[in-house]
Amino acid sequence: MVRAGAGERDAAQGTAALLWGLREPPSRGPRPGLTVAGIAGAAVGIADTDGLEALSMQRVAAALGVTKMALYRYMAGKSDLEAVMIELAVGDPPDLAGVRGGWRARLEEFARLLARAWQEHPWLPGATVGDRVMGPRELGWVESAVAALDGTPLDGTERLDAVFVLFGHIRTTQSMSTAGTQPWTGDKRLTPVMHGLLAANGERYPALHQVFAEEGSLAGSADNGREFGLLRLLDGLELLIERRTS
Amino acid sequence: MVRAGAGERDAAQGTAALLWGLREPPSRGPRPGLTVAGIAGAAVGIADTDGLEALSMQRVAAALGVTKMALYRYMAGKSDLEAVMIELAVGDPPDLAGVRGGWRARLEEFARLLARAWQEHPWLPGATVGDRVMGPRELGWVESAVAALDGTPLDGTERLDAVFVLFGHIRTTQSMSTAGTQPWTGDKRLTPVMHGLLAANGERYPALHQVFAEEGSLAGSADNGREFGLLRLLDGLELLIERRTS
DNA sequence: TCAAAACTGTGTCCAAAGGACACTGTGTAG
DNA sequence: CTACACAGTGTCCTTTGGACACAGTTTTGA
Repeated sequence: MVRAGAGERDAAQGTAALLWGLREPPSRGPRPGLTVAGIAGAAVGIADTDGLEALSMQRVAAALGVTKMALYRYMAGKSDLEAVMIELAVGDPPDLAGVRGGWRARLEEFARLLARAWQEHPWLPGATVGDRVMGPRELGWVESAVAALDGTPLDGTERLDAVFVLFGHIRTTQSMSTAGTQPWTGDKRLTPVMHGLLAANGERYPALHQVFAEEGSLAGSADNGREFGLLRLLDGLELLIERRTS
Repeated sequence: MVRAGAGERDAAQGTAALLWGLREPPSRGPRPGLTVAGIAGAAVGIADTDGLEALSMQRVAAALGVTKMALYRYMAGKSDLEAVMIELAVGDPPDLAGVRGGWRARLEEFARLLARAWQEHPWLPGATVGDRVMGPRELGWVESAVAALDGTPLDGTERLDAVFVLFGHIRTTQSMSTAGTQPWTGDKRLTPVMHGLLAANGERYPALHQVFAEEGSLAGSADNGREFGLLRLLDGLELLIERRTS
């Protein structure tokens, strides 16, 4: 459970210092053989290959030719490791200033860029949830999306809400189409097991049964509705903005 | 990592049998002292109180006054436990046949009911992601949402996409407002740590800085944009349906 | 009636996980 | 040149999910 105690606060401060480069380098002692970025890189490589749940201090240390405990000289624990991994993996935030076509074109471009960035790291959508300290680059992505709404009649709350909803939408559809497959839609569409269950209980789920009978158990788009939902969301935003303008 | 091997398939079959009540009761041997439902209930209680990450076989067994290994007589492992927990916690799917006002009113009601059901089990949004075998009740929720779109000119793919996007939206906004707090919005709005970082780097994030300055660092709605996003989504769907109709 | 078979719950054991802590070696500051 | 600060290693502990053998219990078939 995520509590908000004093210990959590201190841990967050440490993570923030790590992510934002606020730690002064040591003057005395042996040369560090590793760097935080190097550790993060090795960890990202493991997560990209074998998934986030295959990530352990041991494996990262082994990949770097070092003992597990050596990593604790660079970060306080595994949550810090995940934080620097995210910060490394998200990449540089996009500059949408050159995108022509107003807020809608900017936001659409943003969504596609975000999806593409996350596609290279299938574990990323699942890792960027919950209580977290964001690094400068990840915050840059948020800034980029909020800035895309410059010039619209939306107030601050609405802009943040819109951006948050957009993030959530990309995250959800992305995490489904890569790492885990959604049980009732997705790349493989319906899981064989679920398909059998639905076929055996068709009368109990008439609407679903009809939908899947309609297209030979291949219903649901390949991208888990990412494009569909994105267009609906932007349409809805456009409607609000138009109402607000007139 | 989620693989789709033969072992996974068998495991899914076992989970399906567990969830759909397809196991024949044993004839010989001692009376079982527990039930799957009872185990699930104890586990749900623990997760509700201390969160899903505090859940372990040991704790569930202890809550039932039994050894950890006894649970393995009723389910194959922890993933099975989570499956029956979900099936228990989602509750009975709603019947929206009595809702007047067409698809939009039905879907809106559905979204609120889903949010309310998930609110009672903060771990639920985070648990219902990824590759999974759904139980009869959880599938009933999907059926309910798909059926809400009966009568619209949307085809099967679009209906599934719409429902999936809606599920994702509720899940995302819900998981943020309960268990983990979003770092840049949410109930407590900006985390103190993030707030300090943003204040110290305002020139680097002008759009965000302006948004938070606008309302005294209390930007972002209390429900993480759930209502906002829901209305935008429904507006977008309505637009599509209107275009399709005319 | 009685033994074999099937089943429940317990106790023991294991590997892997995150992390604490003491220790050895190394480099710089006074 | 000495003392301190730091890097990396090795050892230890707790908790986790799970395998497996065992003892006790109930039903089935001979």
